[in-house]
Amino acid sequence: MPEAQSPTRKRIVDAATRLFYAEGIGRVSVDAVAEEAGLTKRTLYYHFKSKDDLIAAYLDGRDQPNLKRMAGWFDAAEGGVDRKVEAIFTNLAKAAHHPKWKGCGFLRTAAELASMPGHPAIKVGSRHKSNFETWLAGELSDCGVEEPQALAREIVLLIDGSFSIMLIHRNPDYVEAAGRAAATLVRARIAGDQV
Amino acid sequence: MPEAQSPTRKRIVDAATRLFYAEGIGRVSVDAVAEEAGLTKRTLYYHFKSKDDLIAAYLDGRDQPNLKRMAGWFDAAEGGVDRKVEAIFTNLAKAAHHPKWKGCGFLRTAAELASMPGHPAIKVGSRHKSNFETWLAGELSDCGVEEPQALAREIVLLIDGSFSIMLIHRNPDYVEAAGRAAATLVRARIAGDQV
DNA sequence: TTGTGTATATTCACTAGTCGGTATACATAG
DNA sequence: CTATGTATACCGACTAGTGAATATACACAA
Repeated sequence: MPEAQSPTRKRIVDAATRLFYAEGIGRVSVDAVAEEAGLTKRTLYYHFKSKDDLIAAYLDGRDQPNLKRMAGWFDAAEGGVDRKVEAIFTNLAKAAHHPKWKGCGFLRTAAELASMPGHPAIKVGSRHKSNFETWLAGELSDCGVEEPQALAREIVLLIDGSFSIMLIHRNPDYVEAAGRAAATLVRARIAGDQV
Repeated sequence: MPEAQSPTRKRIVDAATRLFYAEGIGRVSVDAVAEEAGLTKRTLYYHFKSKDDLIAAYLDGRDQPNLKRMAGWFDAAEGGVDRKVEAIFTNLAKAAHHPKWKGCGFLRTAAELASMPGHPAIKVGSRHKSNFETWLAGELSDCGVEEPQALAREIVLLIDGSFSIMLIHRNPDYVEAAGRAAATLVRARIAGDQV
């Protein structure tokens, strides 16, 4: 029974994170993860009962960092709530320029596992996306926006649309366009227009 | 040199389409495609020079059918252009209920190939998504919408966001929400509001 | 202090099977 | 007799996962 907080386990998850995000879960072997972590495959299987479990652990480790990153962008932005929402997209577009950027690990993993809807990693991804949506709705509510839940959901759709389209076109203009659309939707809820 | 219109080739692409869409390109072997097509792997490699080529052919074969399907939904919808746009989403939500529905093959393939941005299949996907965006912009323009290109792009983002989120949450409510957001964006361009 | 038992943690070597791709041969049709 | 298409059989590399042995650390008894 391995410890849940073992430093070895952390090394394995870190190695898996680097490789799975860079190459995709299907293109990375358990052998490759073990080598990247600097230990043998047998040790890896001592800490994780299967590759599927390792994949879930990889995503679980990305939940809070990703959330904090988005929240940081939102908090740091100047101006009204529409500008704060737009800031998420402009920062996303900036991040997408990095050569190591490969989209959203949660969405890519869900795409790879589309034929296994009950996979533990997809449940982790679902929880992460819900966490983000809930956090955003809370922020929007604090800013006095009407129907914050509905608006948060629409913004989430634009963010995840940006992630997906970027993998096809590799053109950050789409992320900027999504940011403008999001700002439009925010203003529609501030003005109290027709929904 | 195999013929481009060979019925054998078509049988192979049809088999690949069924398997690649159902399981994902990485989880389907060339052997499996050959068996599904009812011929040997050697014959498959007579018609396609590599698995990568076969993947590109699979997506290429989906370009026009997918386009026509979306256009059919748009054309058949009653009401103003906002209702026609929303109809794409409501039909999408309906389609997503089918047990064989596994999201957008183009996006899922791009996600699987995120580490190979120049892959021929991604180019095919990029062209398909551009074709759709161009068609939609034309329809919006015909309906007298302002800035049809910008609006088409925003709607594309919501559609692809719906595809992606559905693979995580398996909840069609997100598609309906995207449809309402799209209709809001359309009306903002009809009224001539702030962009 | 020394010896022994036990749980945790790690390694080497291996299995049984799959992967994309190919060498060779054999049809059949122009 | 050449071009097109198909089949059998095979290749070396890689796949997820495992069996058996062992290293390490700490508890407790003599």
